[in-house]
Amino acid sequence: MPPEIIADTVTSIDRSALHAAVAASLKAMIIEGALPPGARLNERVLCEQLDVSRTPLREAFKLLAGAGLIELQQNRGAVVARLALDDIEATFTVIASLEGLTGELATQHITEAELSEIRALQFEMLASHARRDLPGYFSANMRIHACLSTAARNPVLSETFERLNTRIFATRYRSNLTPERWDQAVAEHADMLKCLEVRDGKKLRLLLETHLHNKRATIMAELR
Amino acid sequence: MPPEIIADTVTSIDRSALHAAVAASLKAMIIEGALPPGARLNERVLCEQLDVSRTPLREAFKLLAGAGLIELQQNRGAVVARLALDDIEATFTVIASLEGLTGELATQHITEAELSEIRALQFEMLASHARRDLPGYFSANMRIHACLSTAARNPVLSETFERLNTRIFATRYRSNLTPERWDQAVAEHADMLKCLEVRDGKKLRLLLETHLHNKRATIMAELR
DNA sequence: GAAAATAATTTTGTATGCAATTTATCTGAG
DNA sequence: CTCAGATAAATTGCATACAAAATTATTTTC
Repeated sequence: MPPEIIADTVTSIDRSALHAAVAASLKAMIIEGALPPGARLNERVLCEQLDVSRTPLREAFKLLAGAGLIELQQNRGAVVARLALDDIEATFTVIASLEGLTGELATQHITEAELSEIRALQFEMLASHARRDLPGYFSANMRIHACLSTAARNPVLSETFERLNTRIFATRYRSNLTPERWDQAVAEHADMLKCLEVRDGKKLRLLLETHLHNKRATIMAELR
Repeated sequence: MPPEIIADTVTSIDRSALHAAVAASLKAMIIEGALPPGARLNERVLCEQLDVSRTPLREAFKLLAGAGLIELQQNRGAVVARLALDDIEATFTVIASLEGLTGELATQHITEAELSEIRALQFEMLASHARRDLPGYFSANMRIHACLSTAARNPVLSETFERLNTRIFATRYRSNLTPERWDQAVAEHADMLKCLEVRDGKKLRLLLETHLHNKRATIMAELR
């Protein structure tokens, strides 16, 4: 096997769908903060880094622009989307509503198996909380949402949520929590699970909306 | 002036932002039904029709794919997004929630001037209803939503709504209405305006959600 | 020395060519 | 006649080349 093949499998990316692979790479870089908001995306530099020509790179730019992750500027290239504080607040407002809807729909369609999985994740979350393990807590949180999203049986809702959540990912899952706010959030989660168990959709929706509004207030306070 | 210049100005499109112009053209064609759901987008054919090379056309494809209007298939080109009945129903469910949120937020921020404009549009709508002018009715309807959307002061919400509404545009605004359902819809609009005037956000949200759920039921019945 | 004008460089945007994959057509065995 | 396999055509994907615009560097002028 020639060396360049080995190198290629290491740097990965399937050469038969470069634009998609490049888009995925860029998305990861943006989410992880390697490409911070406002960063200019120089084609030549990124071409060298990712080892692709400009054509698939530019196509990837368009994919990300359509998804709202970057902004295209006429004859001036692309920059990572830069969210103003107001935009972040507005995004949380919409996400709160979508989460509420997700919860309400989930109570209507969730199976016992799915409910059990959420119970398990809830315990994982409690464990992370007890250990003051914030990343673990957020991870369990996200997986609980994923379960709810599946149980809601509405792919459009899931997709819409995903789109908005991606944009504020760094803000949402890299924020700090005061011990009080964290305790409160965990308590809110316990209430939510109860609502799910008794299939009280309206109340779960309200709880989730309130939960997210609290999260929004916490984050906005931190950012200001 | 050589003839080809004349022809170029007629078919228009600013040569300095071809990918965006092409994306706009394709979007219009999709919304207007010239490119129906499921239609394959042949690059060579579209290049000739739009008089551009493949590079900006393919970049436009990616923009539309990111927006969810078309689907890209590995080595098999692109097709206009094909919504299954379930997807349409799911989309209406999300739109209902977003409309509800829009109404609730609008009651909090709307100015007297904006309220007056909505009153005027409401009368336009009544006029179209009296004349049995369905396109006029839908047009007034859309403009009322646009006003509400502005009044809600949440660009992320507006954008999210726009994105989903574009996808089901043809379905939503080319549906028939029974006289009874039409009368009912007009009555519902009267109630909504009242809620706006007295700034009853919770009730407006409920009304809008119910209104859209009725619309969903009407359309799904028609499609089945 | 600072501001304006001009030139050089860089960067972006589009067109075209080639390779790879898919699709359509043809051929022959059963 | 049908269908599997082979071959040809068409289509897609990527790389490169050229053109236009923007940015930077340099020179000129006051």
